[in-house]
Amino acid sequence: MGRKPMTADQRAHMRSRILDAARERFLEGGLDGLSMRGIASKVGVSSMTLYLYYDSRQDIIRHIVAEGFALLNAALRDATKSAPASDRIERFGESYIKFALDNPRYYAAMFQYLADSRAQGEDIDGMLVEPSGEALGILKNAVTEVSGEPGGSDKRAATIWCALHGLAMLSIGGQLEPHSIATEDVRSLIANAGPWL
Amino acid sequence: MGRKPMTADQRAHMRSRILDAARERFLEGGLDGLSMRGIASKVGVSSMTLYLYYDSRQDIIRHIVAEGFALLNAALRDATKSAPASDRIERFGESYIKFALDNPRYYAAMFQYLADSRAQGEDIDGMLVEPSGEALGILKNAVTEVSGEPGGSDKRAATIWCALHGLAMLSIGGQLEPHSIATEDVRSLIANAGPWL
DNA sequence: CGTGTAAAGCAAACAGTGTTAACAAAAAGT
DNA sequence: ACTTTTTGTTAACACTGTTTGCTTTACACG
Repeated sequence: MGRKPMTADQRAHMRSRILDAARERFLEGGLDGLSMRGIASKVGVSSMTLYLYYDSRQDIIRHIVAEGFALLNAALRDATKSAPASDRIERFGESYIKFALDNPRYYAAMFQYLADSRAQGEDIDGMLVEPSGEALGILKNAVTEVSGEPGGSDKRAATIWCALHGLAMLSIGGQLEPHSIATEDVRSLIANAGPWL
Repeated sequence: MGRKPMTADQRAHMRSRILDAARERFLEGGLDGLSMRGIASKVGVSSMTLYLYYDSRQDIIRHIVAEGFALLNAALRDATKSAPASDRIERFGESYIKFALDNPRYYAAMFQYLADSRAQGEDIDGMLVEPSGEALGILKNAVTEVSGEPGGSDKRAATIWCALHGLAMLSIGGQLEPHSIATEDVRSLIANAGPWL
């Protein structure tokens, strides 16, 4: 007895409509400009309806962040899979920087979310633990393939990641000289990054 | 005619009392936990009184960020001034990472403020343009002294800064393996960082 | 064919935010 | 004593995320 719940498809459709609206607002105004009432008005429903499909604003942000990691990982996989092993690290670096510069809002939100979660004592989000580790995994594989022995790969991969992340963040923040980053710059970075972890 | 304004000292004293309270709340809860009413209650005054001494919440945050840059710059100057030229870059790197790990709230807020300002179209804050550039200036000097010719120093300094910033941010965010960063790790980073900008 | 029941959606309200506007108190000069 | 200017406050506005309670809808069963 009682009203039949929506089908899984109906529910999934509404969830994606909400996430689409949220993404749109997010890409325009960043996380700060992402309000429940703003999302709801774009979907054309009441703000409380959002809570029937997502737990909270933080939950919506989590899905956007996960989407960002998925996009980054897809780009990295695509850039490295069809390349000779010797070029794979450089392709990774170029693709990584390109994603950060093409999607600054995504990139900033992804790492700000992880940092904030950690700052508030929560351990890393279960939904994100795998996506956030995949990029580094791809890099580790590339490093292992080119260096041969799998021993010191982790340290070298972490080193390269640090340099790429710093370059990405400082570029997004406008702290670096406004010379656009060229392909060979990233190549030189990869060539000179040494393991230290 | 009319009531005499406060002396400059009285006014400066109240401003520093407010900034002290703001810093205390900031170090406990980060920028998110920094509210005007919270600051006011810690000072023992109405929240509107804060607006007699600071333009807005953003203005208070700006002063805290400037304070963070001042602390970082002081640490970097202190670490490099009394060192032989050959060690100056490494001392810089160690001191930079130590500051970021000892003051994660400060470090994160400093660069988040710069990135957010830029994301909202405002050019860089006049009050911060000098402090935020000083650290890089110190590094450039150190690089110039050790390399001799002042030509390629800027590129190498920018490279080192990227690597240090990435290491700092990923460490703060908990994305790196929980091995604490050792002195020789930073040393190795410096030794291997090549110019690419 | 009603009728009870459970789900979907929403308006109102709550507690919080930064900030504006209007007002009270206090201290100086005429 | 009165006026004027500065300091501080209280009340209010326009937001925010979220909780509570209500209304509507649609199914299932007697």
